[in-house]
Amino acid sequence: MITATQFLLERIKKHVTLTAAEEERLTEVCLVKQMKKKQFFLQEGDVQRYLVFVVNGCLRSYSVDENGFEHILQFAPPGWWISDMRSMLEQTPASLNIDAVDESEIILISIPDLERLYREVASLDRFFRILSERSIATHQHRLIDSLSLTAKERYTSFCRQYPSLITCLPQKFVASYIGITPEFLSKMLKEPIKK
Amino acid sequence: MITATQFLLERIKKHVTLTAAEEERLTEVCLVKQMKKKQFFLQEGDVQRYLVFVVNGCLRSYSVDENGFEHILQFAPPGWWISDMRSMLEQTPASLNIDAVDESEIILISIPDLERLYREVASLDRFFRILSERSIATHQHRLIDSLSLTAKERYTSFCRQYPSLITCLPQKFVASYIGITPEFLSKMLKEPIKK
DNA sequence: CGCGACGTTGATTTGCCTCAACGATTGTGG
DNA sequence: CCACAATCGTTGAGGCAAATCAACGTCGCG
Repeated sequence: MITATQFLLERIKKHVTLTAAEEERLTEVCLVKQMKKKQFFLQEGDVQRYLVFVVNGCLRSYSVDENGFEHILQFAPPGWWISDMRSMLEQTPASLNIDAVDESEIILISIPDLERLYREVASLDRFFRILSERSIATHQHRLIDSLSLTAKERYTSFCRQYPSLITCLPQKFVASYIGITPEFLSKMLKEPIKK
Repeated sequence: MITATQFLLERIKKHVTLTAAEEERLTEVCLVKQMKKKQFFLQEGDVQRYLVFVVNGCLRSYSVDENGFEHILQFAPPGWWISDMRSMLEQTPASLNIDAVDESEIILISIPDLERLYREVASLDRFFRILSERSIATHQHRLIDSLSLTAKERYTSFCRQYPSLITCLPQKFVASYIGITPEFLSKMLKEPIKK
């Protein structure tokens, strides 16, 4: 049984090395928080004042369009980070919402703490560089998918990329993520399997 | 009249500080290259062995689907970086193509040089962290746009974000970037201006 | 000049959406 | 523990945004 913060440290130490003192500094600024299903972490218009790491459960980020429809940008299962990056970097009102898909446990690091940490622990610059670069690679592929694939292909691609998520997400969340209506996804799934 | 490398250094020093020795190290590994219009920097299947910074002109990255249609992921005017991030990070065959939209001047840094630099110049971890985080913010908004906006709205959004590009790009490139056919963009632009 | 790339226009098709109705499941308060 | 409401997935009829396909004019360039 490991603690939330230990889980976070393990994740970081997969990519960079930390001294005991650095681990200590990091641990000090971590806030562990329990989230109930559907509980908001961030609402459109708020400023994102904390960086979020998911320990257990699952969060999602999404925007709501002028007609009230949700469009899911990201799911964050355990080990993932999630944010409205623009709001976090510029400390401006968010255009995204972030809430818990399931009961979840998360770690928060406040932005001022994070900035202090960057000064004290150089490895963190490196860690978040690596993390961000990987995130860009993921975003690039998602964008290419959305430009070049049909709805059915995007569904297949989603299942391939996130096999563990399909089982635990309501179907309408998947529809929202791949950019179609729940009705259309339902119809797609009824169809005979074609090569 | 400043050199290509000076332009790059200026860009970096907007976000981090560099010692004279560090500037020198960086300058040493920079390769300046001229690109003719339509010349490839990277083709699908190749491995991206250099990081690219655009000094003059404009590059683009795009994928080609099974029907031979191009889907443009990014334009890179002066001051921008461009890459197939997955290919660059994992040194695996690229799924994207990168070529010059116009005659261009670019700076290359080989991946082994870059990794050496990260060890020698800690500020570069920080610089590319900041750069990558901003890139994520941009990608997030692009994705939200593609999920929630109509073709017309995506066009408007593109014009707002890249006013300088609309004038110098062929219309079909813009269509490809926003995810519609050239024919449909042409029809959209003929329409009477509506509220 | 003549060829190829680009933008335009029209006719037709289609992938996906909209709206509405309905059953099954969940969860919630009495 | 049941009753009711809310949420979710399903199904069908009809509609629309955008794609497809084809033809044509224009321009820049070798």
